[in-house]
Amino acid sequence: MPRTDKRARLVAAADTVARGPGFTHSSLADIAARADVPVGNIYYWFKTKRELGEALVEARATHYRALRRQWDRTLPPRRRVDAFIEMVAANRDTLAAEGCPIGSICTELRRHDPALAAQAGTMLSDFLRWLEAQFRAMGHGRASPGLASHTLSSLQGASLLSHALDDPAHVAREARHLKRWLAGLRPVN
Amino acid sequence: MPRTDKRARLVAAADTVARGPGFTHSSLADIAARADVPVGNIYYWFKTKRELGEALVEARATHYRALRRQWDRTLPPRRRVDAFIEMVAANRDTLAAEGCPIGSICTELRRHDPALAAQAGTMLSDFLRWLEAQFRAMGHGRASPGLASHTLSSLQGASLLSHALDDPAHVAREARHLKRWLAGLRPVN
DNA sequence: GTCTATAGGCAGATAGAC
DNA sequence: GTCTATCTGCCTATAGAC
Repeated sequence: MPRTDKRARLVAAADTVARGPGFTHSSLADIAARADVPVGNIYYWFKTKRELGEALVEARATHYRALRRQWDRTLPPRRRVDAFIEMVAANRDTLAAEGCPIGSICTELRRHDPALAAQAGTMLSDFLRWLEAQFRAMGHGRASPGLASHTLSSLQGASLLSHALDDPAHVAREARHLKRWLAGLRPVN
Repeated sequence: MPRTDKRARLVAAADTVARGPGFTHSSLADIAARADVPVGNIYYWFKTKRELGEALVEARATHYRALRRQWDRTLPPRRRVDAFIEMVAANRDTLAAEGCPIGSICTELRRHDPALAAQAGTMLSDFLRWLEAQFRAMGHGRASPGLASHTLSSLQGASLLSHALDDPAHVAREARHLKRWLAGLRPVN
């Protein structure tokens, strides 16, 4: 176990630049400066820039796992999906300014480092599986994968539109649309 | 007017690399090699790499304008929206492999060159305005902007999921979902 | 564990012959 | 108009003192 918090500061700085210019587009000098760590010292904690990227993706994945676990502990299935949609809606200004921290990094890494992109992709597939479980618990049976995919697609697409056009309205509108759609859904059983 | 097709070959090569590793991540050497043009000669046709990027965005925008115009000439409003959705569905394998040529470049440029990203953003807002016009023609009145935003969000989100997870099924599923939704829509008048 | 200095490579861009 | 050669600067990564 490290006695300093430098590793954590580096990961946090990598997370910050990934929300701004992007991880791939940022230099280790940028990240080191933001973490207040000399550039060369990064290599004591991470063998390569790629390893720092892995730590960043892992940190984000852990964050979202914790979020879902909290919803699972405190809310019934239907309200869990609502909570997810409401979180996205509440973040609309940040989403417009920086894009979705999940979708953006997946898109960014996909072309540059497929293996790391696959790791980042688990953030999406974890959310898909979790949404599917909620829809199953709500009684939607085999329709659940489609409902989960639609929910996540809409929110990812709205984030992309809001980010690209610098207009939070798309996220707000799509969240409203999705909640109305959810309210009107009839379970099969 | 240039007497050679080198400019066009350079733009085409830029378009190709933008679908692969991304425009920003590709070097002028890559693009020049692909266009079979010596690197230094790029600067006779374009003052900077950025100017080549502008030409690439303009070429794509022109392509999609021509597509919409053809649909406008040959189909009634309802079928135009169908044609758009069907085009996306038909391209699902390419979308999974390369991502959406519109959404990806907007996301890529947003952080790196906001001014150029705004230019790329017109590809999205042009599609939004066009979809809105079709919904208005179908009698949806003031609901039209929301319907247009939902249609484009869903497809962009599905493309993102398919690309990130390397699985065309998300685009296929979302296109089906969207066509069923469209068929069930009741115009206000 | 921490830091400085620097190697080695590649990027975008330019100069100037033809 | 075309092409080669090259400049300058930044990037990742390493060597090695402390």
